[in-house]
Amino acid sequence: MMADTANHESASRDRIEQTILSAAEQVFSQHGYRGASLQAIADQAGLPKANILYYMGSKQLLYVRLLNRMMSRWNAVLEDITPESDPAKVLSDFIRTKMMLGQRYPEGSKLFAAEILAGAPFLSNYLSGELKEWVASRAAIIRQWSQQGKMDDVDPRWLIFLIWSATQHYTEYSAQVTGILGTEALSETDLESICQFLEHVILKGCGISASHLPNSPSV
Amino acid sequence: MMADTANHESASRDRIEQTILSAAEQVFSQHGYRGASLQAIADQAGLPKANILYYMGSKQLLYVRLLNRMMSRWNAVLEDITPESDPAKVLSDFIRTKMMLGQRYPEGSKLFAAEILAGAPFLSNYLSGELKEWVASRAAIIRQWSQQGKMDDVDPRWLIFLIWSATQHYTEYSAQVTGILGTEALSETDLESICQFLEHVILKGCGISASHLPNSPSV
DNA sequence: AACACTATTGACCGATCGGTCAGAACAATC
DNA sequence: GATTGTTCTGACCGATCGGTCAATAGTGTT
Repeated sequence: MMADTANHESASRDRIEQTILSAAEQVFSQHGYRGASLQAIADQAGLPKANILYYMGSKQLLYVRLLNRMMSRWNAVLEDITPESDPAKVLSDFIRTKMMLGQRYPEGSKLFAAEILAGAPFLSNYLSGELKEWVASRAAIIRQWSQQGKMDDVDPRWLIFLIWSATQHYTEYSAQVTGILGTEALSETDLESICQFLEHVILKGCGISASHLPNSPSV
Repeated sequence: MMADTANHESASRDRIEQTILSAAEQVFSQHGYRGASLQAIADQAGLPKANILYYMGSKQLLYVRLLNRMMSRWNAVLEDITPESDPAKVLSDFIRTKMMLGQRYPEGSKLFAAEILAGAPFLSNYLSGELKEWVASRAAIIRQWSQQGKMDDVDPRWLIFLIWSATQHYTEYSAQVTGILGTEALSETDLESICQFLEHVILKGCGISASHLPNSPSV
């Protein structure tokens, strides 16, 4: 045994697991749970199939582990939002954070999308539990903003869905977007252009005047 | 043989084919091309597996036939749009038409989404050909609207993607939406509410003054 | 060197995959 | 009723599926 007494994970084991998770994320995100095969994941990871099962136990365990990993990345989004917050800043941050997450973890985002398309067999509890509460609490705050006259009286749930869909589109439909634009991938310039477009349309569309505050180094 | 001389399709044959196509659309839309099995399609259709292949030839032929059928339904969208058109009316129609298509053909929409997620192996030609031209021509007209001062100077491509994503979200992520809302399915009231929200935000966000024309009794 | 434990993997399992095929069942024409 | 062509389907094929296992190789401790 190696000296890693506190944790049961050795450095080498951890490295291999990351290799497998990364390979599995690619395959699952393209073909969904059923469409992905352990052999394809093994090939992608450059390991024999039996080795995948040795480290991950089963196809299902590997899959839910990927889902959990992806969802933990979203926890920070819209975390500190209060009725006193500036809607312009919060929504603008929301848009940029979501867009960044999609660009940073494209396979994870697609994995999530495929899971939802399949009817969310592994995530139904999460959707109708944690995430539902998350949306409800944020919606309540946004509703207060409307009552305070900070923005138009729009349904906050539709607003949240709008931002989700608009930002996710560019990662999950990347094949469509790049096919139509005729480029291999979105450039940094494109991404910034898209962010500004979304900020412009959504903020203005919700009747939120652009924040005049000196955009202090937020965060 | 029946009397259907002009066409090689008998009424009975056509009925069975529709049954199969409908069953296949459900299975493919949930699990993607690889994840769907002919046995599952056969069970869904209530027919023996060999019968599916008798009518459809192969899994791949069945799949591309479904893709083509779905895409033909989109042909009417934004068909007659000119530089003289009223942006408010055109975009409003666009939103409602897209939303209606998603509601009318939810499985077909999900099928398309799964195909894109997989990297569009069967649709890359369509995306970088037909659809690319479609977007380019519409974008050119929208750009003219901006130059005429009818609306803000936004990138028309991002606008088109925004409307696509926002409307498709409610069909392709229906599992997420209903899970969060806590309902079984979206009601007519919800749908109308969403349409109005999208019209409000997108038109206003693009600086399009609401059409004062007598809003003829659509719907 | 002996021992204990982990890591690795080829071989194999029953089940299911997409697809073929021969022949039964059916229908229409003469 | 015999003939012809279409429809239908159980049985079967090789390949691949997720998963098991025993044998082997490697590593750390004593």
